[in-house]
Amino acid sequence: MATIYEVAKLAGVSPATVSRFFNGNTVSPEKQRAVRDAAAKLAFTPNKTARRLRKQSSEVIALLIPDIENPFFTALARGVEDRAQAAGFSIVLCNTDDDPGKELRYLQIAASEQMAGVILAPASDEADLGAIASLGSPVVAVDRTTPYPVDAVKVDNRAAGIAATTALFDAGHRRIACIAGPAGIESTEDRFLGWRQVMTARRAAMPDGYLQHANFRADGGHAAMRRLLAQDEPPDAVLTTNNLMGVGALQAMVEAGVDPARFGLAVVGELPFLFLTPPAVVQIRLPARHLGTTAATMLLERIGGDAQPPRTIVLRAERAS
Amino acid sequence: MATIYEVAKLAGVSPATVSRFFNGNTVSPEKQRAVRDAAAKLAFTPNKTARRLRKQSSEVIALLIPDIENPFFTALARGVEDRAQAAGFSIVLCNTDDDPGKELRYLQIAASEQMAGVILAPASDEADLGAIASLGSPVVAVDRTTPYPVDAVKVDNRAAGIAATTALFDAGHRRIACIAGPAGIESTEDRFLGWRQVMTARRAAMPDGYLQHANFRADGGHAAMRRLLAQDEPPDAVLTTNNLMGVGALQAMVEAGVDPARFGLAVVGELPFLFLTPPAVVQIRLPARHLGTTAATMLLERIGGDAQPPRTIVLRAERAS
DNA sequence: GTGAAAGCGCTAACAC
DNA sequence: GTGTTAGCGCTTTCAC
Repeated sequence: MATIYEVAKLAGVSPATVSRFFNGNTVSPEKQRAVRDAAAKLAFTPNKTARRLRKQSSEVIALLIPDIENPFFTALARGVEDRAQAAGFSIVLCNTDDDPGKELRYLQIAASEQMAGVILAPASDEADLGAIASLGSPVVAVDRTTPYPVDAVKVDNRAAGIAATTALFDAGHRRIACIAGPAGIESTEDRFLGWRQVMTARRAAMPDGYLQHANFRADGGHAAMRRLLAQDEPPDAVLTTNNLMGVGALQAMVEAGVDPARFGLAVVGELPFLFLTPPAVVQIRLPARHLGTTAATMLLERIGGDAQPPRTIVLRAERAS
Repeated sequence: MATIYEVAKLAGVSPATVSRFFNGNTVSPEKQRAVRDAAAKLAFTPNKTARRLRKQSSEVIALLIPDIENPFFTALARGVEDRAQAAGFSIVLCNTDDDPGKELRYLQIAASEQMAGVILAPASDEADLGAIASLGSPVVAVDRTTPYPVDAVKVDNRAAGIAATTALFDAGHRRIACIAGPAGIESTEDRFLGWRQVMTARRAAMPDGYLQHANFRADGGHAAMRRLLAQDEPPDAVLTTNNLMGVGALQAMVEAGVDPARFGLAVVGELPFLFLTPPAVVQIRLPARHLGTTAATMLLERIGGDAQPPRTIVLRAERAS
């Protein structure tokens, strides 16, 4: 790896001029040519590590998501990537597994690597965003908000829960159960609250067993659905507060010989790759990619020096089917 | 961000001692305590950028995959991550979109960021792996091999293609079409060759139209399937050389009112999340995660100094259903 | 076992 | 417009 000094010597200029050239600063045309030629001859690439050490910042954004195998988050990541790429930033994807420990470690890495900023779908409220924010690195929370005063982009989750539940009511169902995510995670908690709100307003029965907590993945939804079907008075419809739990629930229904067209199923999110989804399944489409582009845009503004008070942007979900 | 000097001053030792402490070198017990206390008081985290500049290497591995939204590659990424994490390495995920330009850019970034190594699912043969390899960064190709002499991990793709095609024959089909990926991509090309080998051996008819090239995603498989069904003498079964094209093909079949249980479908890979998959669909399971762990293991060995000639490891696929 | 000091490759005053 | 120079924070000889 050639250095700026070797290029300078070959071009007959000072290292500073080489640096200026590569940073787009004013350099006389002749020297420009000399530097360009010398750099090409030596296959010179500026050393980002040195530059970062010197400038105390980089053009890399860390994106922390809880599950890289969930299409919702990969779509979100695509959104972030598109936007960041266009602005000349690279993104580093970190998989937190919804584990506060992993999340914390990645946050520390982001700080000690002088990343330009962090976009985080928080695994918990424990993440000490204050620490990294006070270091000067902007942070944007996405999908879920945090107690810290940082920018956030989220979906109107309660409205999504309401829309999903209402659709089941409109289809004639009354004994509607809810498979919710782990307690304490804002996004799905709000969707669950939407369910409860509709159920209460319509004076529908909500036996204890009709609320099932499950992990966020298909196996969680599957197990929860089995528990529901095994009850003395099983529900006649179910709402899952995320996509993957919906996949699991549907699988459990099919296994149990329950017809998805008669037994109601509503999902907040989209059943991934499920082109065979019975048309009766209600899906509330979440703007995953848009969440990502919006978060990236906000972060880039902050990186650019924007210092207004933290904002929270709320995107709307829409009925997909 | 506190520095090593501040810690040293507070602890009453030299910066070198602080450095030694954090690198696990021998430091007397008293000084150990002094340093630990001082570091804690100042919330000191070693600056990785400075360390990297000095050591000319880092504990970060770049993983370049063509499509972050394809479950095959995310599973592979999980495998890499698990293995790398256990060894104390972080991984940086880069989405090449099967675009040689993007791939090249990421490769350059990996070099100029002094990453410890690169695991790459090559988008094309154009990637100049020689350049980065000659820089001393080890490279492992995964899923697809390259013309460069680097380590590689792949699947026995031809065997997978043979197994899939044979299964369709055994189910009684004879007019078997093939939806292959873009020409020039080794992995799916070999699967296609497996198909042709079986078809030839069994003296089955292979009209030109029975080989369809498509992009790697569901929309590609969907369009190809429509073309097949529109033919004068349509096939009675089809093989897709990857998972997502299988999803698209299945969708097209359902839309056209073709019963997947009668019309044969075989997929090299797994139909993601498709619990409703008709049992008649043949799936050849690919060891995606294992591909990742194996690649990571090889890379870590290289990083550790292993200098044996490049190896290629071939993993077996297995019939899943 | 410990400290002093050089230097990794770059950028940004500062002087000209 | 251009060169000189100091230093970003760390690791690592080299003495002691």
